Order: sequence, then structure tokens, then C-alpha cells
Amino acid sequence: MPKETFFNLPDEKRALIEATAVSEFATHGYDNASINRIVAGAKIAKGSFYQYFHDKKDVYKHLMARIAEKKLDYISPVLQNPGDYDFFTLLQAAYRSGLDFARENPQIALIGNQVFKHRDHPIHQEIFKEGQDAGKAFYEQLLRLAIARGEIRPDIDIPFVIHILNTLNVATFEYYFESIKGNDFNMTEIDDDVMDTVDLFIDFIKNGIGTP
Amino acid sequence: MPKETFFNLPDEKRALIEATAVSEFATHGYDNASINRIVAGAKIAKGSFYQYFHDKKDVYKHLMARIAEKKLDYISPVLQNPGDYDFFTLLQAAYRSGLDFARENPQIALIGNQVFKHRDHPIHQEIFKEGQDAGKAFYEQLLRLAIARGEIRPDIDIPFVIHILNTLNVATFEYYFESIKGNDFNMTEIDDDVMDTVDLFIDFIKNGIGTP
Amino acid sequence: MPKETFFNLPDEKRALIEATAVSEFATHGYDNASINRIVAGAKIAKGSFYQYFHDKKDVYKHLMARIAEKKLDYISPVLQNPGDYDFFTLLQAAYRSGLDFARENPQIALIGNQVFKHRDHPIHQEIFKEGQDAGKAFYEQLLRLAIARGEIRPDIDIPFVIHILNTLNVATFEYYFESIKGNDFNMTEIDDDVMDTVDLFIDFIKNGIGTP
Amino acid sequence: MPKETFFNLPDEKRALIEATAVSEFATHGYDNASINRIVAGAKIAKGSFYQYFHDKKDVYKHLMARIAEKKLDYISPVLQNPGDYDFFTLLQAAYRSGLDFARENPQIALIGNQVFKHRDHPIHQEIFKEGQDAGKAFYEQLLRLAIARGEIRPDIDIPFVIHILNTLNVATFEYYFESIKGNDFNMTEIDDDVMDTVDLFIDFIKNGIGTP
DNA sequence: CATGAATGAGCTTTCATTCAT
DNA sequence: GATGAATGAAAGCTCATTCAT
Repeated sequence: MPKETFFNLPDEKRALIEATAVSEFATHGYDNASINRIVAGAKIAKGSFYQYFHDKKDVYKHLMARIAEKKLDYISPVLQNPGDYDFFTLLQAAYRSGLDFARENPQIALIGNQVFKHRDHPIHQEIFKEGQDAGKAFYEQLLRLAIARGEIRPDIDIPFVIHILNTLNVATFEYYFESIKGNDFNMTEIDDDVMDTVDLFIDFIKNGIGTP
Repeated sequence: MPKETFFNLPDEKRALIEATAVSEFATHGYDNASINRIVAGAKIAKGSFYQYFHDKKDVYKHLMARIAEKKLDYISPVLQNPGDYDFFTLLQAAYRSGLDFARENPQIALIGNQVFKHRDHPIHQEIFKEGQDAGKAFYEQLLRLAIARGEIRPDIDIPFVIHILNTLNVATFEYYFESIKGNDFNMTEIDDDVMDTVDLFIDFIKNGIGTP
Repeated sequence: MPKETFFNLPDEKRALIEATAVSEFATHGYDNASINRIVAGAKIAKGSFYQYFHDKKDVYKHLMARIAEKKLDYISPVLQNPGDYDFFTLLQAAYRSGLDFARENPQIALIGNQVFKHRDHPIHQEIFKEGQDAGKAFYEQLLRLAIARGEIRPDIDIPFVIHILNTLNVATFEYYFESIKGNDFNMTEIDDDVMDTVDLFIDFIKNGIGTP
Repeated sequence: MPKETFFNLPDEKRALIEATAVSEFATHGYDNASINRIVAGAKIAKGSFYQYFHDKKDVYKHLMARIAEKKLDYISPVLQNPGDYDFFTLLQAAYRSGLDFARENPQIALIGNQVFKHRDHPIHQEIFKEGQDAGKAFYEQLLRLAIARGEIRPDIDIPFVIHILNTLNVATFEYYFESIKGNDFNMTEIDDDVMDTVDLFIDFIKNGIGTP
């Protein structure tokens, strides 16, 4: 948790620091991110940085928390009543929320993704000491429910499918980002892209690619 | 490309250097790998290292090339005549080759996987400037053939599926390594494990998880 | 000398600041004492600290002065009329005063002792530019008087004996503190300890350890 | 232990580094000694320093070992056969050795003394994990022997006397250094000084300052 | 008079790379 | 061709002190 000092900062300055840090971590990853570059970018003194945060880990964890928090804003109503929808609809809503978020906050999404991509890194293990297991438990519950309802084949290997879904989550973002990289589509086109990408995923997960 | 001096080395010494470097990169990743540790481990002088290789990048690239080369030894006969088999059999053979290779050369497989896992890292982008496209072209060819034969649904988005297959490739290894971590099964059991894991993947890719 | 603002403070607040600072210097020594910890402990703003004191040196010097002042309270009646007693009685009274003081104000005694222990430290040299000489002059006077009275051998080297007495002063406290460390004797026992320790010193100084 | 690199250095350079480091530690103490100043003073690159030593602790320990080693050169024949001499002769020889050493290696002696002066500092506790207790045991043995021979009063408090002797050891050096500070006596005069100082100590310890 | 954010020099340590022998 | 010492920029972090409000 950042120090009080940080939260007392004028919003603008705080935002600049967060943005600079996000950009640094997104570009270089946790290990290679440089506090020196962050303070240079945010135009603050090195000492100031350490008045705001306890250490490198502290900023990173804070950013992660902010990201999680910000992501909540994008969660669609569908996901708030998971009992009312079938599994694939929920999944579609989840991915779409995620991609909406990523579209509007690309760098933040990038560093948010690192947690899943580099699950094995000590810093991420620390961040998700409980979180990750909770996530798995939630997924598992959803899957079991879906099986009971006959939406999903009962013969699947649940831990394996959870792993796959997590992996594909990361893959979604990467694919999406690569496919739009360098372009400046107008918004409508991007919206279509997002929807298309999501649908591809859902279809893939539901039906595979084999001929029926 | 390593300097001539490296290739003039006695086979044994060259092999030791490669093995030490592989181990270092596998354990710490590219950025955090330490030349110091490599030269200490391989019992060569620091100066000698730079008489064999131009720089850190140079060793890494060389190892990657050696790995690719070594992987070829594991390619099953099935894959050498791709025309004779259906797509999923080929895929199964490919995954199985990969896992066989990983089982017998775990460290090498680990660093080989990093290329795919951290596709976005500059070093890997550089390594696969052409390589990756070649790989994609081969995959594309396979997919098109399979569609023509009616093995795969014709309405898939080919670039997307390629991306997925690549991602799942990495996921396979991770899942496999995590599931056997810390155990010392005997070989037969491991063989079964490998096959099971592969079958799960193939089934998933072919049929998805939805009820038919 | 602290600034006027410091002396305008309510007694309670001033006392808290002093106590916190004493504790900090006693625990970490001058160089490693942290202004940060002092202001945190005393619950004052960093800026306030510098409105009370000019700098780190300033607090330290002030505390030293306060300590000297406080020590006077413990000086026994014996010491106030030095002419009426023999040298060793005076010495015994002095040590006993010192130990009494130390027993009731352990942290203050600790930092007071640092002045003698680290005589060579610039900060202490500065503090005792005059003070030390005054102390020496007093000691010298006492010694000369004692020699004249035949209580002390006339062939001693006076500057040397002064140095020794000072050193043994520090040693007394250290020995005493180490010997009671971790115990929580009741007061009576401690009193006995103090007296024993003092007597050992006096005996040593008077007779040495050689056989008569 | 310093790295091999350090011992491979030309004698002259190694000596310069050691001298610079000794001077730094003597002037500022362990905590406040600055590697930056050492490398500047010895005119080596900062990286070189860490090619020679593992860390700050490493240099310091090395210097301490060198000091102990060097001190051995000054040990008089008397001390090598402790059984043949009475206690005070041994003590005199010991002090004289020490002062001879200090006279010829003033800075080294200064930092050597720090170990005793700041016994409680973690670094010194680490250095003397066993050494110190061994030293005490040796002293104790000497004292008991001297009591048995009737050279020392049997009623002394042994742990207390050991503490005093250790303290006076440090005090000797300090007194000696202060008394010659800034003077450039010729050697003969200094020799006399040393002998005088030692004799004062022995006499003090043996007889105290009281009239017989 | 109180506040606490801002500052920047300083700290120890690591590392890939170069250079002289 | 082999050696290993030399290099210096960069890392994360601390701290007494100043400054603006």
C-alpha cells in the first residue's frame, strides 16, 4: 500500500505518476522496470518517489489493485447475475468486458495481463496468494453448474479446462492487440473487431474446429 | 552467429559451454541471465566468452538455433509425410513430439518455450523476424489442406486459429510441467501422463467443450 | 541551541520530543539516528522539527546539556563539599551518583556515556571543546588535594590518572549494564549490585590487583 | 575472504587499496565508511572493488585478519612462553608489543582497536564469534595461575578484572595517541614515551593509586 | 507556528563488455 | 587463442534538510 503522502497528492500529479509507472511496467515488465525512468518520466525527484511508495513492489501492487478496481467498471450486468445466463453467454460477456477495458486502457490492460502471463513470477505469486485460488474456485463452480445444466460435456477434465481458459484469456488480448496494432481505425470499426474476436473465441471454445 | 573460435573448440568444451548457458537462460530468463554465472559454470575465462560470442544476444540466438535443430530429431515419421495423415493426427504427433522432447530435455524445452511465451520481447522478435512467418505459413498450409479435405470447419478464421494453436502449445507444456512437478514417477507413468495430456488437448481443439 | 520556538512549546510536548530523541540517539548512536524516526515517534511534522532545532547536531547538543543538568540532581551532598571528605570517599560518591542516575534513567545515561566512549567523534569533540577541560581541571584539583593530604601516592602521573578515571567511568556503566541485562531484579537487589560494583572499582583504583 | 583477484594484484596496488581502506575505516568507522571514497582514494573503478571483495563486510574482515596477522610480528619472546614469567611481566610485554605495533602502524592500530571499543556492533560480534570468548578464557587462565602463585590478590572478582583489563587496553592506545598527537618527536623520545606509558599502566594495575 | 511534500546527493551492489598481456 | 583485471553506467533505496502553504 502506498503511503498517505501519495493519496494526498493533487489528482493530476497522482495520475501522471500512475500513468508513467503503468507505462514503464507495461513496456519493461516488473524486473526490468526502472524507478529512475519512472521518476524522470513523471518529473519528480527520486526521493519523492520513496515518499509515496515503500518500494518497487509497492507501486506495482498498487497499480494492480487500481487495475482490478478499474476493471470492475467494465463488468456488464450479465456478469452480476451469473445464475441467469448460460455458461457461454457469461464467458462472452466476460471477454467482452475485458476487451472493452483493454481497448480504452491499453497499457493498463497490458500490465494487468502480465499477472496471468507470468503466473510463476514471485511478485505475482505474492499478489495472488489468495486471489488466484479464489478465481479458480469461481471458474470451477461455473463449470460444474454448466455441466449440471447440460451446457457443457460432462466428460471434460475440469482443472485442465480452467488452465486453458486462463491461457486463452491472455491469448485473446494479445491477438486483439496485434491485430489492431499500428492502425487507427475509427471507433465503430474497432467495436466490430472486438465483437468479432470475442465471438471467434466463444465459438472455438464451444465447438472446437473439427467438423461436426 | 558465434565467432569461428567457438566452432574450433573441442566438442566436449563446446558442449559444456552450451549446456551451462542453456541452464542459465532456462533458470533466469534472457534478461536476468548472468554471463558471470555462465563463465563460472563452464569454467572458462570471461574474455574467452567474448572471443566465442559477440555478446549475450549472440549466445542466446545460437542456443535457439541449436534447439530448433535438436527438436528435429524428435519429429515423428508421421510429421515427415504430412500429406498422408489427417490434421488432428498430425497435431497429435506434433504435440507428442514436443512433449517427448521436453521430457528428455526439460531445460532446453523450457528455454525453447520462452520464445513463444514472451513473443513480444525484443530479443524474441528479433530471432523470429522471418522464422515465425515461416512457421505461420506452414500452419496455414496445413489448415487449408485440412479444410479442403473436410476435416476442419471451413468457416474458421485462419490467423486466429494459428494464434490459438501456438498459445495452446505453450499452455500444454506448462500444464504438463506443473502437473508432474515434484513427482518422480517412473517412466511408464510419465508416458501415460504425456499421452493423456495430449489427448485432452486434441479433443478440446477438435470438439470444444460444448454439448454436441 | 534550539530555537526560541522550541522553548515556547508546552512542557508536555517539549518533554515528549526530548524523550523520543533521547531514545533514538541511545539506540542508534549519533550517526545512525534518524530524524524521520524522531518526528514519527514524537508525532510532530518534519518541518516542525526544523523550526525547533537548527539541525541534527542542534538537538543532540541540547540533549547533552539537558543530561548534564539532570545529572546535577543526583549529586550527593558529599560531593557538594568536596573539602570535607577523602578522595576515595568522593570518588565512591561520584560513581554511586552516576549509577543511581543510570539506574533511574537508563537511556539518558546511555547517550550521556557515548560522549566519553566516542570522545574522538567530531560531534563530541565539538561538544566538549571547553567542557572537557573544565572537567579535567576539577579532577586535577581533587587529585592534587588528595596528594597533599597523603591519601594518594605523590608519584602518580596526573594527566594519565585522569584519563584512566574517565575511561573506568565508562567501563563501570558498561559492566553494570551487562551484568544486569535481561534481569528484572527488584529494587533492593539492584541497589546491592550497584554498591558492589562501585566497591569493586574503588578497591581496584585504590589498591590495584597486586599482592600487597 | 577477498576474491582471488585481489591476491593476484601487484603488491603495490594491493597495498594501496588496503591502506586506503584502512584509512577510511579508521576515520569513519564501519558504518560510515564509504566505498565511494575508498575507490576514489585508491584510484580504482567501483566495479573493480567488487571484483576484489564480495562486499563491505568482506574488506573489513580482511583488514582485521591482516591486522591480527601483522600484530603477531610484534609479539615479544616473553609472551611466547607465558609460563616462565610472572603476570605483570607478561602484561607489560603485551602492552609494549601493542604499543610498538601502534607506533609503527598508527591507522591500523586505530581500526584494530575499534573491535574492542565497539564490541557490541554486529560486525564485530560476527568477527569475534569465538575469538572473544577464547580471549577471555586465556585471560582467566593467566589470572588464576597468577593467583595460585601469589602474584595477585586472591579476593579479586575475575570477570570484573578481565573487563577492566580489556577496557584499559583500549585506553592505553588512546592515551598514547593523544599524548603524541601532532608532535614529531624523534624515535628515541617516542620509545621512551612508550615505555613510560606502559610502566604507568602496569604500576596502576598492580598497586592502584592509594598510599600503601 | 504547523505542516508535510520536495529535493538530490549519497549509499552499496551488479553487470555486460573491453582491453592489455 | 586464452586470460582475467578494468570499467562505469545503472540499479534500488535512504536521509538530512528546505520550501511553499
